[in-house]
Order: sequence, then C-alpha cells, then structure tokens
Amino acid sequence: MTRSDPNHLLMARRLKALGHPGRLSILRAVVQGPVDGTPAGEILAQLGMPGSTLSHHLAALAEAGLLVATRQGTTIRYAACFDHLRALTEYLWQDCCGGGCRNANCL
Amino acid sequence: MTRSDPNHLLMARRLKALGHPGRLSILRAVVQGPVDGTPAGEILAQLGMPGSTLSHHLAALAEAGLLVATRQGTTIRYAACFDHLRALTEYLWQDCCGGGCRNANCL
DNA sequence: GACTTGTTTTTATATTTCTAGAAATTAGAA
DNA sequence: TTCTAATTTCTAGAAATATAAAAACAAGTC
Repeated sequence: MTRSDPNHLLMARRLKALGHPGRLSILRAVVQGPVDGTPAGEILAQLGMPGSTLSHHLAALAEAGLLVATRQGTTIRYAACFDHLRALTEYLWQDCCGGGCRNANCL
Repeated sequence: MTRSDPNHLLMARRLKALGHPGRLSILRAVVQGPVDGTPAGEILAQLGMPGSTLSHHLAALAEAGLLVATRQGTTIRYAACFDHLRALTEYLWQDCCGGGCRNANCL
C-alpha cells in the first residue's frame, strides 16, 4: 500500500526491467518462441545485438523473475515466466483502472 | 515489430516511467484521487517526498503521457491518462500472453 | 506594491545503467 | 587432451537517472 510495500517494490522492479526497448524485444522474442525456452543464440540471431549486451539484458530479465534459464549442453534456453507476467499486468491494471476506475475515461 | 518500432519504443518508455517505486506510488495516488486530477500538494502530503523530487517524477510521468497536468490558480492538478494506461497494459498483455499464448503455462 | 502559497526550474552530486570488447567459462566432440 | 561453439563474466568509459537544496516563478490576497 505504501511506497515501501514489498510487492509494490517487486512490481516496480519488473516494470523497470521491461522499460528498455532491447529487453522488451527480448521478452517478445522469447514469448513467441517455444514454450520450453529459446536458446540465447537464437535470440542473438533474431535481435542482432552484441552477445555480452544480450547476456546482461537476459540476466536482468531473469533476475526480475520474468525469464527463467535452463541449460541444455552448451546452449542455454530462456523461457518466459508467464505467471509473473500475468501478475504484473494484473497489478498494473488494478493500480491504473481497477479499484479506482469510477469514471467514464476508463474503458 | 522490430526493435526500433515507434510504438514499441513508446511502450518501453512508459514502462520505464512506471519502473520506479516512487513514480508507481504517484500514479496510484492519482488514479485513486478525483477524476479531474489531484493537486501536486496533495500528492506531496500523501507520499511525503521533497517537493522538487516529486515535481521531477510528475514531469516524467506527464512526459511519458501517463499523467496530464492542468492549472487551477496556484495549484496544479495531475490526472491519469487512462486510455494510455489501458493501451500499455494491453500491449504488455499481447506481448506476453496474447498472440504467443499457445501453451498451458499462460493461464 | 509587498506577501504568501503552491509548484517548478536550476543546479549539483551521487549513483546507476548501458554498451560492448576482451577474457573466461562450460560442455560437448574429435 | 585439444578444439570448437555457446554463453557469460570482467572491465571500463559514456550516458542517463535520482535526489534534493536553493532559487525562481505564478497567481492569488492584503
């Protein structure tokens, strides 16, 4: 409820992770890929950014709980955490229209 | 579609604006306030951050198109742009589950 | 005009983030 | 073991962000 509510902080952290064009593109690529995850190399090929940069962004998304990594030999697959993504959009929706949506503007 | 799609950039910019605990709190306060906007001073009283800091965050949210300011004498009211907020959550939802949601994970 | 209140702009500093080259790691294959 | 491929970590410089005190501004009131 307040500014230091743990869940509030968590959601802000996740929104921040998504608040970058490159990371948002990464998320989209992963979401559109196979359910069991997309290899980092494939994301690399799709988006064409330097490998180290991609790796940092992947780590940021994973640390925020939006992606999860699993190793398969030398390749590492990144899969979307749909439950967290859904929780995030719902939180945002509640914060922005739900609960407080008592006007004609909203929808 | 690509990493430089204008809409994609816009959405990333808005997510970034929300990716800060203070600004997320500000948005919530405004959304829960009157439809015609909440005076900056009232947000200030609710959140208790320095005025200059609040002003910067309000400007950031307004520049991102999430809030709109209207002056009434000496007080300035900030109101939520519900249409933009809705568009943002929808975009996120599409990006994360919509279109690509062909698995059991997603809901 | 002088004063007061509400808010922003200016300014400065500290911190974080972004980016990407280079080196290191991991794991499998020859 | 050596080699190769996939990916990350190290490193560092540039750029952006966060914070807040102080000054400035806007618009009423006396």
